[in-house]
Amino acid sequence: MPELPEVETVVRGIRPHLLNQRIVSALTFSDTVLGSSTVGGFTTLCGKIVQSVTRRGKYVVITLEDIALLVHLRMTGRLYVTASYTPLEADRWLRATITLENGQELRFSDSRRFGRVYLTHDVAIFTQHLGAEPLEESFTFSQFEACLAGRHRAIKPLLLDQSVIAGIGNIYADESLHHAHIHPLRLADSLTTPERHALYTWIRAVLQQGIAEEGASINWYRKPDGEKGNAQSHFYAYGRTGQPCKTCGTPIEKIRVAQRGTHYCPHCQPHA
DNA sequence: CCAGCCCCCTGTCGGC
DNA sequence: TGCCGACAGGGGGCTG
Repeated sequence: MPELPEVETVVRGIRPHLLNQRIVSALTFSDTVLGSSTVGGFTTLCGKIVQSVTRRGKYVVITLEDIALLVHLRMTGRLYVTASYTPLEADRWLRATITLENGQELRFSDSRRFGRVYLTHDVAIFTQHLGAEPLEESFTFSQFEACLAGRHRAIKPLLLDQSVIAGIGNIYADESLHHAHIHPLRLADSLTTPERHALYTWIRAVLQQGIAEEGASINWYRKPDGEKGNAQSHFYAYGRTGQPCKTCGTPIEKIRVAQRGTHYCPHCQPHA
């Protein structure tokens, strides 16, 4: 559920609380929360100062002096900052906590336990399996075309493949395909130039609007301040099964594509 | 290379 | 009302 816009909103929300702060304590409350490629123990973070808080794909990247903490929220993960005197029992899904010198704490909560925290000495190597950042200036139309070229594969699973483009999940894949009028099962290498251009434009547009609306709160996602995002109020396809297409009135249909619920308009997105 | 399936895990919801 | 199965979907792993 947390995709690029949600993760970006989390990063912007926690960044001002963390920058230049020294970590005085770091604890995990579950032996599965630490990712497998993690180096050293979580307490390695103690004494280090936060230098930057950024995002790469769906990862939150917190860089310290000689180590970085990466967090993947997966489905139900949440990151928020609270006073360290807030009882740990106040959060029944608390998985990890990092105490700062100023008495604030960064807490990681995750009801479904899919989320992970990772420590690495080299963020570039850790994230080398990730594809392009779709909102970067360097992600040009020709680079997008290169992502599709020769890929004899349905377009939606390709958009969900983090090694091709990093940050798109089920929601924004359905939304961008709907706006671009492309059926989710169309083969990537069969898209016409106008279709490729529309998809490129709409991927960036729906992600940017998602950030502007501070993410989509379908069920679990909350901003670090606990409030809901508003991106869901602008959806044309995702979660609108049976409701009229906002463009043509045809009921939105739901199918399964690559084991994912997939929403589309059979009139606006014909399967050529 | 790619599709399909399983697994991880738990809260929520619809049907009976 | 209460129980049960289906569903939600990001990512890794495996098979064919």
